[in-house]
Amino acid sequence: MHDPVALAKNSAEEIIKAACAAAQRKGTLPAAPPPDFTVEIPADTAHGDFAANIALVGARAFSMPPRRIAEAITAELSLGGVFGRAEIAGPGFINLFLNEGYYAGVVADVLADGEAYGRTGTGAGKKYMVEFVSANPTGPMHLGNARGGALGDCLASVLDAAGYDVTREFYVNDAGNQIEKFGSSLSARYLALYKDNVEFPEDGYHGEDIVARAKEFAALHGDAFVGVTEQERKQALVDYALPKNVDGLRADLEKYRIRYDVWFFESTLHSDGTVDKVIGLLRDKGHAYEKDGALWYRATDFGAEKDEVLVRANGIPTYFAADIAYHYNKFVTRGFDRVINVWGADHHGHVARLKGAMDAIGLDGDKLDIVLMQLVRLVRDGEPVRMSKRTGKAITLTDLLEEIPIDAARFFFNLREPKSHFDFDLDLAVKESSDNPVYYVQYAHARICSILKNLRAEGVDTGKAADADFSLLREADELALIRHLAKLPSEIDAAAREYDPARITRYTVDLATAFHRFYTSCRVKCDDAALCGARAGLCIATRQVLRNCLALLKITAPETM
RNA sequence: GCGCCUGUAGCUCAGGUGGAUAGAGCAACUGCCUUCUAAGCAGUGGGUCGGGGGUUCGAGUCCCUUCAGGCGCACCA
Repeated sequence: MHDPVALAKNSAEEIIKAACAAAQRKGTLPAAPPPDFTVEIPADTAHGDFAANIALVGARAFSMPPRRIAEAITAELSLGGVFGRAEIAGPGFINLFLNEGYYAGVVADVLADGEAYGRTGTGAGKKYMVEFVSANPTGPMHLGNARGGALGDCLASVLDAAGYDVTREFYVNDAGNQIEKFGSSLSARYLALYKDNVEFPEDGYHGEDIVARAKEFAALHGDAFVGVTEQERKQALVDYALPKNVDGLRADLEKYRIRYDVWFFESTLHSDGTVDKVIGLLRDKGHAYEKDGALWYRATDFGAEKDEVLVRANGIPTYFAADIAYHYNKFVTRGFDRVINVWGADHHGHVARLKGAMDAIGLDGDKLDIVLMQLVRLVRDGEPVRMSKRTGKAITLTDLLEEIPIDAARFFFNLREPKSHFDFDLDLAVKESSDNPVYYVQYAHARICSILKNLRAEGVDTGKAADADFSLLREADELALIRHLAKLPSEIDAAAREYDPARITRYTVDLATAFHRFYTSCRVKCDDAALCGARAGLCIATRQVLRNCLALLKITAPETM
């Protein structure tokens, strides 16, 4: 897989280093150890394609003014390869400019790699897990899950593209307190179908979905569970409703184009002894103690502000104990090299605790990364709308996806960094407006398809585009477009490194801009057959990159609009 | 009170490891369709990078401090 930017950048560093050494041999630079320097891509292309700051950072080491250092080094530069010329600019930057061969090579690389273009080997097959959404199976998903879903899914895609072996996982909280509440809520709704004045638990789930499940259950079993004990009734209701809810989550997420590799059930950690095992580990290592009838974990020894309960006085392990067990399972039982959890920012207090607990059981908390995602604030008519599962009035993920196109939802939720706060304007989201950036990107794709279709109608064999002479592409807008194509592999690496798949969304928008500019200033269908062929190849390469990006984001690439 | 996140154009946001004149989109205004999709392109206006110190050749970026907003600090998950 080609990465033109990385190759050129490495080449630039080597050329500069060699020139520096040559200048020192010649005596135009003092024989001091050369400084560490960087080669970067200037924001303004007038400053070259790559800029080296060696003369600036070397001022002290060489005891010379930056510009004179730059002159000494530039005099020894052996260009060639992908670089055409160099110049000294500003306070002493050495700017390098790429030559035609480089640009022609990029287009050829994209066409040669096809769907694989952009993929890198950075991850070297390391086993990574991305756990995301993991919504409680006690009710429908909310808008925060929509953001977490788009984020986690695309993060996994980006890591995969960067060469990691990625597993997408959903953690089903099918044990513990909220299942208790789920059961008592169902029970109350069920009894209310047959009796008056049934008291609804104060902390129960008030959603309509609970009522609906109770009715379904009643339709199957009638009043058979009215006379049994509360415990039996709850168990029967949960056994019925929980799998239904999990199936519902799965179906909703698939509609949102998310497929998990693993659905992991919390209950298995209790039944297979993993919870007991990690509690034992903490005990054996002296990190646990008893107080007030409960078993506590000495979290304060691992950077936390206060200790945490592992086993309640009633003998039931806490969610925290199960979570430690869950991560023990991820690292030890399944051997993941790194585990990434996408959490809502309201859980940030849990981050240090869990990482510390990894250290406490003898694992490495640094291998656990938490991507904190700010919660979505729902706004309608300029007023914040409270999202509460319990009131049953929240806008669910399903509601959202019925109102706005999946493409728009996935694009919108992946446009910003996870840590950015953002308001989801219902009025705007519900409106299928044409100024939505997703249409801008899709339009670029459809435009290319249309151009190619016209060329074929004129008898041009677009299948032979790879044979064209791409060195004919010399217009500024052509080169700008090619420069953009070249960046995809390094963008994918950056998105993977920073856990920020929104970079790809923004990259795709910028690519569409570069293409629209090219389209406006350069005609593909023109009298010069050779130029036409080269531009057709550029169009196909651009379409390929758009498709590769949209595939990562799981957004459709329409041929016509 | 303690902790985490955020603060960049009227609005929504970009600005890898400090770099050259701080950028897009939306909104406003002005141009461009007899030629490949105008869901497009070009241009104009718009800024104490929340405030104040500091570090250095150089700070939106790093450090300190302060203000504002969001979110946490359960034998809930």
